[in-house]
Amino acid sequence: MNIVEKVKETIIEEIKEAAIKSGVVEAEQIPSFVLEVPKDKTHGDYATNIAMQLTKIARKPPRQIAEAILENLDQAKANISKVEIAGPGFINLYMNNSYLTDVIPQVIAAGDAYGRTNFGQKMKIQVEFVSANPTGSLHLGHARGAAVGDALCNVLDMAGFDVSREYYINDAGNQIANLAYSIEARYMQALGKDWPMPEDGYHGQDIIEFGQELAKEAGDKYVELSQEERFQFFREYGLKKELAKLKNDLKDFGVEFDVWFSETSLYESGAVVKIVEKLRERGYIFEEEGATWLRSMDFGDDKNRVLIKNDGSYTYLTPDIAYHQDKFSRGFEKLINIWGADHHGYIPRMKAAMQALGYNADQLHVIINQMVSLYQGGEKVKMSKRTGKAVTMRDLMEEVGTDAVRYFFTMRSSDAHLDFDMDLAVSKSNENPVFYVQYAHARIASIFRKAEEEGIEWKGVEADLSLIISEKEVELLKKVGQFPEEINVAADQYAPHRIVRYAHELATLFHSFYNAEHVVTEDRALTIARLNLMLAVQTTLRNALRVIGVSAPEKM
RNA sequence: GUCCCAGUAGCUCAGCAGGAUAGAGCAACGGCCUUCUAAGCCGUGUGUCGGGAGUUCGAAUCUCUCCUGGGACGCCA
Repeated sequence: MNIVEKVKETIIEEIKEAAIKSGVVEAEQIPSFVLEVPKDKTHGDYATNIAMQLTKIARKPPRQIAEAILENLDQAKANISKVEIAGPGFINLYMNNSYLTDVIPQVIAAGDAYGRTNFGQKMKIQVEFVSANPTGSLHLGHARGAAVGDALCNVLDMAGFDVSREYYINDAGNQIANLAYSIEARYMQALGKDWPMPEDGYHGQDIIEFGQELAKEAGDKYVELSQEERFQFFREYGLKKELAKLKNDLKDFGVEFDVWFSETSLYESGAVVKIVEKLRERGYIFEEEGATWLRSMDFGDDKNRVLIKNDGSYTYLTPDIAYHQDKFSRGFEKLINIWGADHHGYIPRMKAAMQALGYNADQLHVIINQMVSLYQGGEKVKMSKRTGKAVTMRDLMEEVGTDAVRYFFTMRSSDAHLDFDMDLAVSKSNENPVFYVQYAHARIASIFRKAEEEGIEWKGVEADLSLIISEKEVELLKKVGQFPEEINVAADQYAPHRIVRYAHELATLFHSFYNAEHVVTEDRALTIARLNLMLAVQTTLRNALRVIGVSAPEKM
C-alpha cells in the first residue's frame, strides 16, 4: 500500500473511532461515507461527509454531529494539524506537511512501478479488442479500439489485474471466401486474363498488389490447379498476407496481442458442435422452420437467435459463443470485449448465451466505442485525398504520428462520439494537448541536464524535503500522490481516458510551478530537495504516458 | 416501433459509486523571455448542466417522462 492510501486509511479509522466515542453511533451502524480531496483547496486536504450521512441514525443536525466527532478525534494520531466544520456539515481536515513529502522518496524508489496497486488482486481478466476481419486495412474505428483497448489493458495491469490481450480472427466466414476469390481474380487479371471480381469482393489496393506480386513470383503456376485447390491456396495466402499486415500495423501503433485466436480452430476442434450440444443439454435449444435456435429470450434478449441455419451452416453467433466458452475455460474470471457502435445490438444475445451456459452476465463486459469522425480544415473528411478510399489507421499514423493518434483516441470516454481534428493533432503549438504533456516531461529532463552542467550531486544524496513548502510544490505533490488511486478508479470503471486527463492536470501543475520558481538555484539544499520533487513528477508523468501508449521524450 | 449512446460555456469535451460557488482545452482580450526549453505561464468572462416531474438534508449525477441528434434492430459477419 502506498503512503497516500495509508494516510487515508488511518484518517478513516480515526474518524470512525471518534464517531463511536462521541456516542452518536454504534460501531455496527456506521454508514458508508466518503473521505475525499475537495475540489476547492480552501476546504482542506481532505473532507468527509460522515456527519451528513449520520443525520438519520443520530437524529441530530449534521453540524452538531460533526462537532461531537471532532471533540473525540485524535488529531495527532492521524497527522492532522487543523480541522473545521463547513457548509452543511462537512468536516475539513488539514494535514501536516510531512505526509506529503514522504511521497517523494517513495515514487523515486518505485520508479517505473509507481502507480502499481493491488486493486485487481491478480484476477485473471481478458480484453478482446480490434478483432477486425482479416480482409483489408484497419480503419478509424479499429484505431480507436486499438488505442482504448491497449490503454485499458495497461491500466488494468497497473492496477494489479492479470491481463491478457486477445485478437479474434474471423477466418471462417463468407468474408474469407470473398477474400480468396478477390485475390484469385486480381491474380488472374495480373496475368492478363479477363476474370471478374466476386460480387461482394474486396476492391482495396492491397488486394490488387497481392495479385500482382503473386503473378510476378509464380507466373501462371496456380492457374493449373483444380478449382478447390486454387481456392484453398488463395484462402491461405490471403489470410497470411492480411494477418501479417494487421500485425505490422498494430505493432507500429504500439499494440501487441498475447493471443491471436482463430475462429477456424473452433470448427476444427469440434468446439462449435459441442457448444450447441451443451446448450441443448441445458435446455435452451429448439428446432423451428428447419433451423436450430437459442432460447435467448429466456435471458432478456428481444428475439430468439438462430444457431444453425436451415441449410445446415452455422450463424456467426455460434462459433462466437463457443469462443467465449473457450475464454472462460482458460480461467478468465472476467471478459471485456471492445466493439464498435454498430455492434451494440449484439450484446444482449451474447450475454444471454453466457447465462445459458451458466455464467453470470456481469462476467462479460462490453465496451462500445462510439463513432469517429475526422476533421481537417474545419470540414469533415470522408475519404483520404491521397487514395480516394476511406482513411486507414496507417494513413492517420503517417499523417499525424502515433503519439498524437493514441493520445487523441484515448482522450475521450468511449461513450462519446469522437471528433478527430487532424489539424490540431499535427500542430506543434500550444493548442495540441499531446505536446503539452510531453513538453512537461522534456522540461524536467532539461532541468536535470542543467543540474548536471552545474556539477550538482543529488542522486542518492539525502535531501531535506521539509523545504518543500510552497503552494505550487504542495499542489504538485498532492497530484503525484493521487496517481495510484487514479489508476484504481480508471481500472474499476474501465475508463482509460481518466489517465489522459490526469496526465494533463499533472503537466499543468508542473508548468505553473516551473514558471513560478526555479529548481537550480544558489540555495544548494533547496535545489536538491526540488530536484527530488522533479524526479518524482517526471516519473509519474512518464508512467502515465506509458499507460496511454505515448512516448515521453527527453528533448523536444 | 424497440433497443443503445449522446445533449453541460461560442466550439470540443471532463465531471455522473449524490455533496460545498459546475470544470478543462480551444477560440477572444491584456500582460510575462539578460536566469533550468515561451510547444510555457499569469490575468479577464461565459452556463435555463436539452425540457418537465419525482426521490433526498442535498441532483449535472439516481428514477420516470418528453424533445433533439447519432447508431443498431439479418437464417450477414
